[in-house]
Amino acid sequence: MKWHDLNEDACSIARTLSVIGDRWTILIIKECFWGVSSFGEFHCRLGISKALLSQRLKELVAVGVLVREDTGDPFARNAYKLTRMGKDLFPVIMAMAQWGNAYLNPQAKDLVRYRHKPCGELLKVETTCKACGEELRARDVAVEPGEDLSDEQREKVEAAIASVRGVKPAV
Amino acid sequence: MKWHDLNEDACSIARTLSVIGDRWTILIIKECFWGVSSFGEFHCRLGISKALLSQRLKELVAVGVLVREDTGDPFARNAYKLTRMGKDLFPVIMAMAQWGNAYLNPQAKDLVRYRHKPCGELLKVETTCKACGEELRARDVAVEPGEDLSDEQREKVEAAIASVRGVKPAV
DNA sequence: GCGCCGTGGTTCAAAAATTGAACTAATTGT
DNA sequence: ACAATTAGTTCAATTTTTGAACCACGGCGC
Repeated sequence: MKWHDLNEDACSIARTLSVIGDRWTILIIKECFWGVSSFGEFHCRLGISKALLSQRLKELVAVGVLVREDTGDPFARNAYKLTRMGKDLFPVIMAMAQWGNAYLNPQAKDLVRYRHKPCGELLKVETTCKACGEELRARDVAVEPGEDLSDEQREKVEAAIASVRGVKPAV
Repeated sequence: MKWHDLNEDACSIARTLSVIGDRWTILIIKECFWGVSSFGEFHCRLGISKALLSQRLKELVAVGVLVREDTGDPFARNAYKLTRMGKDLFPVIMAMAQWGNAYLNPQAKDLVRYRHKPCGELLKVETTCKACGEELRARDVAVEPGEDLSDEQREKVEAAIASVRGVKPAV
């Protein structure tokens, strides 16, 4: 399968990964959240090659996650800024941060901590259902086809949902 | 930079990506959540090459996201199942699903929908601060060094947090 | 026992992605 | 004019990924 075919996949997770699913993109976007915006800063903070950084920034601008602004400043000529679309990736990134701190913390203590400024507490991220407010658990979520699908679409989606061999929920 | 150096990065997001940051891993884990567990099913549902699938599954087992169980069933000999560590990636995955449905939906209608079974509503994922319950926004989160760091660690973390040129919050 | 089929891989050459160093372009300060 | 700085581009070398072919093992019919 070619990678960019994923953006036509029935699964919105696969479509998301067609945009942010490579090894560097999330790291670039993370730096944007901490305020980095210039080509040189991305390059030296991440250690990504310039060729690939250039390509990734172009892709992110093309898809609408970033915009490139020409500042007057000669020491930071261009600024790549998050759009609304880009900012809405924050939950994805903080969910990753939470998981990394919980499971990949070799020192058993946080090197970096996140503080929630409005309440002043160290941040613990919780993912909930907006309708009922309950914490989200995998076993509580059912996947179903959307409405008004063409026969072809519905077939594709059904195939994506139900596994061949009568799969049972994993969780 | 070598990719797996990221697992020693000060940033927990980078460490997370050292485990799940390649093009296929999240897709494999997503299939696990929908109940897929056998090598053959992963292979045909994702279209990933067998060589890489084999390698990824091994890595995920090694790091503790999956366990490999030997079932008796001759038609699905091995079962790769999510551990607690793996199940805790659910918020990451659903945050991606939410974003993909919001921004990468070419038909302007959902092909796949998620329903929250306890309340019966279509799922809208919300990411909140566990302490105060407020919805999480990037501008409300401050990054700071952890406690009891060695000088070396603190230096590394400070460097990771503050950009050289007096960066201002992006959001 | 012996061959056949299915699952779950491994191997390996070809193709694609990524790196890293060198080079270019534009702009500013001296 | 010239050096310095940002923001790239180019291209050969390296690494990763693919895809097809092949192998190993267990169960089943015979």
